[in-house]
Amino acid sequence: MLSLRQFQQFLAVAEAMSFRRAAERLNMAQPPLTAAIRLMEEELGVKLFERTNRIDSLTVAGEVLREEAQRTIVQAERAMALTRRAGAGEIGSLRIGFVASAVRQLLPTLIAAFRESHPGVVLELEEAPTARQVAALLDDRMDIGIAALPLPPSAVQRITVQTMVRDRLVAAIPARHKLALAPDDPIALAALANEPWILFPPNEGPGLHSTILHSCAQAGFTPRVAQRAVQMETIVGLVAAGLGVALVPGLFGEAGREGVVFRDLAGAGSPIPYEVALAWRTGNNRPALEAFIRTGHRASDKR
Amino acid sequence: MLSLRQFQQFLAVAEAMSFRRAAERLNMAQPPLTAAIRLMEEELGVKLFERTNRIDSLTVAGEVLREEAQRTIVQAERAMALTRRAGAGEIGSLRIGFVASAVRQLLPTLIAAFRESHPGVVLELEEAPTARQVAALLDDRMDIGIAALPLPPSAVQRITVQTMVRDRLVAAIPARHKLALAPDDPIALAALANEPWILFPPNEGPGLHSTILHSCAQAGFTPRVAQRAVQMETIVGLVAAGLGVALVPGLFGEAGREGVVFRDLAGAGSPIPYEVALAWRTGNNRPALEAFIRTGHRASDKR
DNA sequence: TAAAAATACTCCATAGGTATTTTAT
DNA sequence: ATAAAATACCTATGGAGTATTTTTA
Repeated sequence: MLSLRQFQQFLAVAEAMSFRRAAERLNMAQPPLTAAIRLMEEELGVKLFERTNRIDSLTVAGEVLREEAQRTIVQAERAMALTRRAGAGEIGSLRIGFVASAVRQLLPTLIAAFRESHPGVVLELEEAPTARQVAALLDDRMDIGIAALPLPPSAVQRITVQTMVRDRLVAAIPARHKLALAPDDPIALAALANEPWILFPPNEGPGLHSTILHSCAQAGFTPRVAQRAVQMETIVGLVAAGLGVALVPGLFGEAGREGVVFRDLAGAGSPIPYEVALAWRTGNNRPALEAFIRTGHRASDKR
Repeated sequence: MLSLRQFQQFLAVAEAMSFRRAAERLNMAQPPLTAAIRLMEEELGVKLFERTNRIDSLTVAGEVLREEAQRTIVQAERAMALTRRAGAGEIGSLRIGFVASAVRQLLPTLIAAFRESHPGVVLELEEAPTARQVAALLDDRMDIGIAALPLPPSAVQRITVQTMVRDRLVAAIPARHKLALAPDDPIALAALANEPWILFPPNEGPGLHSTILHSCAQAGFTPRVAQRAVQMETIVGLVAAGLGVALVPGLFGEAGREGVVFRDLAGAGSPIPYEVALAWRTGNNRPALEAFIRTGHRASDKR
């Protein structure tokens, strides 16, 4: 098999139509270039140049090789360039999971920043609660999650996290409810003890779920769950409809919502932190993943 | 610059997923092979394999290189083979891609006409769906495609087309299905609304795929895709097996097929055109290509 | 006769080999 | 305990250099 070097040498000679000038361009001496071409002609069993004293012209076979050698070099360079870019995370794909509460602010910010620096990476986005993200990360059906902390203890060893948003939970109360009268004052968690609660099922966010129960216990009660719902939007909607009270991330409260009053928590069991973090399988070193994490770093430094 | 030998060595390792076995296949010892791969990784600045004690898997960059290295080797071998042939009196070559639906009629007609006028040109034929043809045309791995229109908008600027066949899609229905009772009458597209569909993946023929979805929307429904398949033959086979209905080019219907009934489409959203065209990279002026296009012109004038 | 290519040799860089150690299963 | 990859060291092929001759415009 000919070598890429030989292809390049041949192209240089065919270009310059002179061994001497081609050798100059290749930064080598003329005799070994002559020898290299002679070797090519022997290996191919074909004359490439019509020569007299100097090069007269390309043979027909030479014309063909000129075209094909050029393509070969281009393809080899493409192979190297694409491999390097893949290694730098510039091309490829990334499967991203995210909790609903990230959809307004964090997710678009991250996506925009990442697209800017890595336009060649295809992003596959999927909304999923924390528990499903963890499962997907562990069996490599997802590269990175935007999840609510804390993660379930069983996952902590195998998942690495990087906190992006530190928020706290606030009480969501129907606007017509008596507890909604002083919307700007904090409310004691214990004041919600006898209200019907709207809560997500434990398996949808095990860590946060047990954090909430724990805080309520500190405030001296166990919440009475009147209704279960998964999506934050749904939960707030149910609060607006007057079905009960709920705890939601503070960012949700800031957005405001017809029919719902949001009050900060105070007293025993408060504050209840709500953190959203990037999460990935420990040891997963896909280049595009690492680039995304770096983007996350920069984004969280900036704020 | 990497050498072809290194590309081959990498491919052998990626194939065998073992340095030892790859070394055997390459007729060399394992340590120098390990060294050669390490050198590649250094030169590219990229990890190609995830290793433990043995090779664990290809990295993302490794996957990319596997594809591109293969293409590089193929192109290098082509270069040598074509040069040898040219030396032996062959004139030129043409790399032709074609969609499956061209295989019965259009392709043989074109080939025969072209061979008659250009017996010395070596034709390399490869069946490929439209999307792959476009990609191959753009990176000069193919000279001419016989593809299904429309091309994806991203390609329209850089690919020139010349329509050869204007056909329309017909419904393919399992022979035992109740909709197969009146095989000679047209059927409303809307009648297929509740059937399971067999469709090719969007990325295999983006233009035609979106045309189909658009027509279904006009007929007032979104097809429920029960099964994805790429080749037309496969799709018709699945229809024969009763897995669902499909739309196929009318020419396929004329050929007939055990277990399948073909019915023309009528009503809203119909007819759905199916055009097959020659396609080549705009500005590619290889002599053999231009000759082939002229042959195509004559063939389409004649009909 | 003057240029460019070909021939004759010398050298060394590196691809590949052998022997051995390390490591993960 | 075993088998595979990594490390260390050695060898030699062949790609490239220098000096020189041959060739024909």
